This record gives sequence, C-alpha cells and structure tokens, in this order.
Amino acid sequence: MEKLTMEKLTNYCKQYGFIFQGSEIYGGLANTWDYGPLGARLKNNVKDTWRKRFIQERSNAYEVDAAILMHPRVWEASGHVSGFSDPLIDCKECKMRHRADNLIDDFDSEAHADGMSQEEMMAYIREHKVPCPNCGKSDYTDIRQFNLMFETHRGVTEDGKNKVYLRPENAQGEYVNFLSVQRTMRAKLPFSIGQIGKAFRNEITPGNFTFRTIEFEQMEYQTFCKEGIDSELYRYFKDYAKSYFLDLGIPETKLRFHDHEKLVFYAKEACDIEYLFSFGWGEINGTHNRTNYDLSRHQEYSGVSQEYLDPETNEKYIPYIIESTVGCDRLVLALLDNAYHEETLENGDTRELMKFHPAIAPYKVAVLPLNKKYHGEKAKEVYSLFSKYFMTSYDETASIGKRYRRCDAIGTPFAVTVDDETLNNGTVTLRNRDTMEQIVLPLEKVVNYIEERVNF
RNA sequence: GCGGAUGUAGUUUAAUGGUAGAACCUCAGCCUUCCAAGCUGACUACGUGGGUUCGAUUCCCAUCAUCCGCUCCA
Repeated sequence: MEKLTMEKLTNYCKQYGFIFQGSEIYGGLANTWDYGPLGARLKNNVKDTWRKRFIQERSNAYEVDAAILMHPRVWEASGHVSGFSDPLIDCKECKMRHRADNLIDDFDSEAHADGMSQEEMMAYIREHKVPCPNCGKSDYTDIRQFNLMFETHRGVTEDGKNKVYLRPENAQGEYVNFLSVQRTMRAKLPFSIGQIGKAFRNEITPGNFTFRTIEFEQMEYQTFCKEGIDSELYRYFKDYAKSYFLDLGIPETKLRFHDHEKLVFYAKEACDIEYLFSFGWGEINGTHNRTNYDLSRHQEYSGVSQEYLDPETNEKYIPYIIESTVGCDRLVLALLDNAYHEETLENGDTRELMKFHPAIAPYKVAVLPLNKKYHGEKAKEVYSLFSKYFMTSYDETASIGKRYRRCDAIGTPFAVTVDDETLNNGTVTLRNRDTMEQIVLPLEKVVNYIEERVNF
C-alpha cells in the first residue's frame, strides 16, 4: 500500500463527507475546516469516549462548560497578555522571519533572552551583530510583538476598556471555578475538573490539514492536588492518556512520549504524547505539572483566596495542578489517519476502507433491503428500531455488494440485510465488517450484539 | 511569514488562444440479487479578480486556497 499522504486523506475526507474546507464556496479561509455529517458524528463520538474515560469512570472528576469570553484580568493573571506573544523580527536581507528571543538564545545560550525587554533584545542584537541563521547578515527590522490571542470588543466602542479575548486555552475556565466546584461537589483533594471546548489562537503558521488551526477544540482536565504527590500524579496521567489512545485502536508503534527539556515558565514537568502522522510526529496530548502557579496568580489578581482547607491535617494551602489535555481535532485526525486502509481483493481490485473502533464509527449499523422486493414497510420498521439505539444508515440503491463497500468506505462496522426471513420470522442477516461473519439473528438479539461491541 | 509545487465536475484526470472529453462516484429506468455485474439515460468543472486580445480555461499580473520543505508552536 502506498503511503497515505495528507493530501490523499484530505480528499478522502472531502469525498465522503468527513471534513470540508472552511468557507469553500468563497475560496476557503486558511486553516479553517468544517466537519461534515460523518466528521461531526466521529468527533462527537470521540468526545463521548473521552468524557466516559476521564470524567465518568473517575469518581472524583467533574465536568464544566465555561464561557469562552472571560474577564480580561484572567489573561493578565495567567500571563497570556504579557507572555503569550512572539517578539518577531525580520531579516531585511533574506526576508526570513525569526523570533528575537530564539535568535539571541541560539547565538549565545548564556544570554537569557527570556528576561529581556523588547528594547533590550533589540539592543543586544545590534550590539552583538547577531547573524541571521539563514543568510548570515545582520540587518533586521524592529521587533514587533505579535500576540496570539484573538481580540474583540464588547459593546459599541472599541476602546481598551472594552477589549475582551477569545480564550487561547480552556484551562483558566477550570481554575476560576476551582472553589465553586469544590464547594458544590463537596470535593476533597485530589479531584479533577474537566472541560471540552473551543480555544482560539491567532497563529500565522500553516498547518497540515486540521492539525493546526486557528480555532480548535480541547478535551482536558485539571487535577488539583497537594504538593508532594504532584509528580506521582503527573506520571500516572501520562500513562492514563496513553492507554486511552491504545483503547481507541491506535497501535503502540505510532505513539511515543516526548518529554520537554525546555519548560514553559509555569511548568515543573511537561510531556507530550505524539502520534506518527504522515508528516511526522505530532502532539496529540500534553501532560503538565503546573505547580501552584495558576491558582496563586488568580489569588493575587482577584484578591480572592484560593486556599484549600485540608480536612485531614487542617492545613491551608494553594493546590498544585496537573493538566492533561487532548487536542480533539488532532485526535480525530490521528484516528482518521489510523483508520484508513486499502485492501487488495482476489480479483486485483482495491477497496478503501476506514476501520474505526465501533464506539467512534459515525454510523454503527446500516439497514440494507436485499433487493427491491424488500423495500417496503418491514425495512422501514427495522430502520426505526435500530435508530432508537444507534446512528443507523439506510441504503436501498445498487447491489448488495456495492452497499457493503459503501459501509466499508465510511467505517460502518455492522450491516443487516432485510430478506425473506425477516418477513417470515423476524430475523435479519448481520454482517460484521471486522470478522466478515454473517450471522442470522432475531432483531432484538442484533441490538444486543451491536450494543456490546460499540461500548467503549 | 519564507522557498518550491499545484489549482479543469464530489474524486482522478484529457485537450485547447475560438467556453471543454473521459473514468470513477451520485441519481433514475431495465435486468440481477449476499460482497464494487451489465445496459440506457441524467446531473455536475476551467479557484477568484484584473490585464493583453476581436476572443482567455489556455499567455501575463495579482489574489485566494491546498500540498511539500523551512520557520513557529502555552
């Protein structure tokens, strides 16, 4: 089988209704993608599996759905207003764009550009004639700050007072609700607050289909704990995330841990789980030990104590936070990539098929009347029955073999045919795509059969 | 944002300075009926905007978008 390129996957997704170019009839808007009927189902199913694994099956985990627009002070406290921007500088000679801080650090690792102001970085570059890594010259534009947060305004006047941001990460929504959740759920540490939702980053970088987009969805949870058990939890959640991916059917050979050596300022430990995409390894999960930085900052900026009273020791302290976040769109992309298969048949034909874990397949079962004779009431009845339990598709055109192929192409794991036996004694022939078995079963038994297999 | 490539139906593609032909897909009819049968018919395309020209899908410019490689990535 030839290698699955991103281009091929993009076209496949478009062809079958998984993902379309955003605003396509206007020529497209860069780095935006719309999930079509199958993609939306797939993505929602993935969210359901995440929710089950990370919220439902953990006794001390709670889900919230926080507002995308938050008080601007949140982003001052989090460090995003001052820190979530890139100091960009262009080489006038070769037009290459660089980050000024990286330029300096690469030039002299002792220089510590992190601590420099914009003016100091500019002065350093001029003074040391830091060469452009691309062309070797040292002739630059001024540094310009590029903030990655999307800004908008509430109300009618666009002054600084009314400026609000689309959240660049979801985690702050959990942090600001820490005390409310703890109180209302009567939660004891350690406990987790999770959330599925969209975040926005004004990135200029192009991005490998849906891998990097300016609007994206995260599935993440923040675990609040006492200092001291933070590293142990951190290691536990790394493995917990990996087992989730394995259970979704991603083979271990396509996954790897990537521990960060260079840590973001708030983090004590950080590790990504990467998936082997056609363009290389790409992050689909991040686990971070954020220490008590976030809650301390919120306490400082809001003036509201974020301390937890430990009922066992009567100590008061600001909890540590372990963050585990899965890029929803990235995971969906990984699952699409992983699902794609080409099979060569005996007659030399190839068929393309998607092999999803049944739990995430857009449609669970297809109802197929064997031929025209069976197009009537009974087939509709079977369809109605299954629809009460599963996403069910119905197809009565073309030959039965062709309809099986259509099911394969979009990853529908089960199909039932309506035939004479259905009319006479209420049984259908069930086809299992994975085993290629055909089993004759009464309708109610089919429901049980499928239910067992679509469970995650 | 840089460099390279590309842009013709949903997909894969052909040809052409005089507005486009096919295959697959889809739909309808006939025939058949458990793994892409066959026949007949139908639908659907030159990314967008300028320029040159009597005339542009074709040549030129710009723009938008995608892919590959950099760069970047809380």
